[in-house]
Amino acid sequence: MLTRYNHSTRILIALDCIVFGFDGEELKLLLIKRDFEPELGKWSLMGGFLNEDEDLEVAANRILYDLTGLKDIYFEEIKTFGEINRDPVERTVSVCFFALINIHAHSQDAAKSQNAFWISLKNRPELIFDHSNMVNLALERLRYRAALHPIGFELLPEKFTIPQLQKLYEAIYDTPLDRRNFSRKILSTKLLIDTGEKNENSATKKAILYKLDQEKYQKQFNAFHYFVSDFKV
Amino acid sequence: MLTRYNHSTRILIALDCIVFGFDGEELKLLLIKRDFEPELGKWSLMGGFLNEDEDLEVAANRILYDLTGLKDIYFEEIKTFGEINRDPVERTVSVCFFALINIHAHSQDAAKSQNAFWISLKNRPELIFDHSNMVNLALERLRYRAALHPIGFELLPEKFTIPQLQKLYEAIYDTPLDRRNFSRKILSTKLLIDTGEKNENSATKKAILYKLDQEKYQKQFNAFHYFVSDFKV
DNA sequence: TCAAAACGTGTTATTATGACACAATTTTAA
DNA sequence: TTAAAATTGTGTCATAATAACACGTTTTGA
Repeated sequence: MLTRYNHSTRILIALDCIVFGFDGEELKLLLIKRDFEPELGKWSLMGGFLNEDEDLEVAANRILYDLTGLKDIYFEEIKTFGEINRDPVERTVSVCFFALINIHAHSQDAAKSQNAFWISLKNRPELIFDHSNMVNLALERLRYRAALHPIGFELLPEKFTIPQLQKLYEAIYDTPLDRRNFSRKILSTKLLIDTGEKNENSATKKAILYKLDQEKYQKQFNAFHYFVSDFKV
Repeated sequence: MLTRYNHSTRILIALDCIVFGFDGEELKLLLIKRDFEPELGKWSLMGGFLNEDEDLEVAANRILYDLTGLKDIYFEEIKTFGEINRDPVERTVSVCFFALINIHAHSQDAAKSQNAFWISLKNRPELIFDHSNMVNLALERLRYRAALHPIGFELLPEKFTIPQLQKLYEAIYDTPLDRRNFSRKILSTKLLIDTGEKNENSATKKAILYKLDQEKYQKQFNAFHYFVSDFKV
């Protein structure tokens, strides 16, 4: 009986993660200012290696936890990058995924310990290796998914207003949306529950604070219909 | 300067491929009746290991070529499976993807050399390891993609009729579609070119043979709008 | 030649969408 | 105290997309 495959090539497996956040105005990325080799001093995604005794999914959660101090974060695998020379140090195959978090809920200490900073998506610096390609692909995937599934909520606090949600979608798609049509479409999904409260931070008319109907959210998640209308890709 | 990472765990990387075909009536999978260890005699997906000097994408093409004799096949990565014990022989991380081919265009010799057979998707046998999970995920992804992108054509011969295309979509979604609405929707995409020929195999009224407008297909591919209406997921 | 099967096209009611207008709320400055 | 400015909530209307449905045509073979 075999105990090992007769194949010579065992390869390092990395995980790289694109963490999206939303500050109310624009999309942001949680990026690492590297204080370690290789490429010390440059910007990169948060990443890590897959350990011998660790499931791939567990590793993804570990890496996200080390970066944010959060558990049960929403994330999706995007693609596995496996070009021979993508990492100049040594051949490394990287499983890439994106995560969505509430920008105000994560641990400052965790971010500090990784030397991580929120950087505007639009003004992001060059990243090491193929990490810029990963970010581009992640944004594409986020747009694709958010058009059909209500994942945008993952980027917002528990209570939010419809105008805030609209600003988020405008940031994701980098395009203005009609306020009235957007509101109608969102409310027609019946995913929002009126909390009875209003946004006291507003300097003008205070908008209604909603929360997500978690039960419906789970149920409807895979029943994809255009979640955002009034928008052409 | 580093020449290698200081991390101990290098792991075998496999690729596993779900090959879909369509025989005019139902979806089929090209599966391997294993005449090699491990799990000799059982059914599995076609797979292989990633070589040291090989890009991941090149490896996927190699594996598909060995199985079908075809190059430039349509395929999409689905997910990377990385549970510790998914392969009982040795820890193996598997990059999983699905491919769509014209069931009549592939090499019989290539299939024979791999001991591969077309098996009805609906009546598929149990597969080794986590391969059944892979197939389930592939079908889900195929449905997701085919609802928004005209990838169904990849499963048909160069010239095909609208009723044939409809049968394909009915097979993918396992649901009947209205003939008149389907035809209207498909023709409204302007992706089909009337070849002037008719399907001579028919025992009744001969349907018009169309071919795909390749240029428009490439252009419109990422402009996702519901390609199949009259259908709820 | 006529019945049966499958194909092509058309109609209509309903719903969804995009474009647009107006009234209500809240703060601030006159 | 009040008016202006900013923002929010809701409504209307014309057009497009969709689902449900009907009819005539082509082809084979009994």
